[in-house]
Amino acid sequence: MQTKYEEHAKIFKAFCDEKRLRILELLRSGEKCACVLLEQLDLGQSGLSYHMKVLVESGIVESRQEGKWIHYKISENGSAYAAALLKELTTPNVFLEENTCCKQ
Amino acid sequence: MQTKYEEHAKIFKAFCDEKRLRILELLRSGEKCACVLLEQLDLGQSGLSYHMKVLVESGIVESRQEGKWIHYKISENGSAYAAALLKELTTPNVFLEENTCCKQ
DNA sequence: GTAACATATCAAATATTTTTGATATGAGGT
DNA sequence: ACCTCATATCAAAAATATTTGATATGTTAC
Repeated sequence: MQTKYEEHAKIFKAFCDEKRLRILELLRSGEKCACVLLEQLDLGQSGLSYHMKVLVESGIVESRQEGKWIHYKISENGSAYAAALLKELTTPNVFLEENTCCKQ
Repeated sequence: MQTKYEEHAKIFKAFCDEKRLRILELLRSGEKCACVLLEQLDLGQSGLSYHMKVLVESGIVESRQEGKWIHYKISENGSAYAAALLKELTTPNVFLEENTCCKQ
């Protein structure tokens, strides 16, 4: 049972880590197999698995298995959802609150 | 000296933590003084200071001092920049790479 | 069936982040 | 000047995330 905050935080975990940003950059040029990512990143096998799990759970990355190989790509839907969410989280509400603090 | 990855990660640190998302939600209804945030969140004074620092450094939140009080608000510019960056990070490149791995 | 390979999972070690309470610093009033 | 208040900073403790190497699991070939 997750709160909406936990769910939202999970989405942005894709972007708030240097290594995961590097992975995303590699995936921008198209779907890639884990074995390729492993060569091009300064990560061990289990390290890559760990980060890929975070990325897939965030919804920003999708995976598909082909035999022994796992291919990863950026998810269009997941990315669009994250973009919309970021917009929402930073957009002012209509309701205006009165400042009732900070009296001198 | 920060890499672009470290800089980008810093921006999204605003969104990948539950407490910071709660703060952002409070700021959506307009600029707020730290003393108000302190009442409405389950955080101690130094805890709030810590998280506000992360938010301000991310560029998503701006602060201004008025006497003894600090007011925080969501930054329109910082937010727009983050939105654009997220779009960029998840948008496929034109260049298409050939898959040369995973031979049977 | 066995063996090789790809990758997930595990648990412990390590690194980083967050929390906590004390203290420092600055603004304002007298 | 002293005092109060608001909030940043500090350092250590606590919590969490990440890394690491070993192991498990699934796919494929023979």
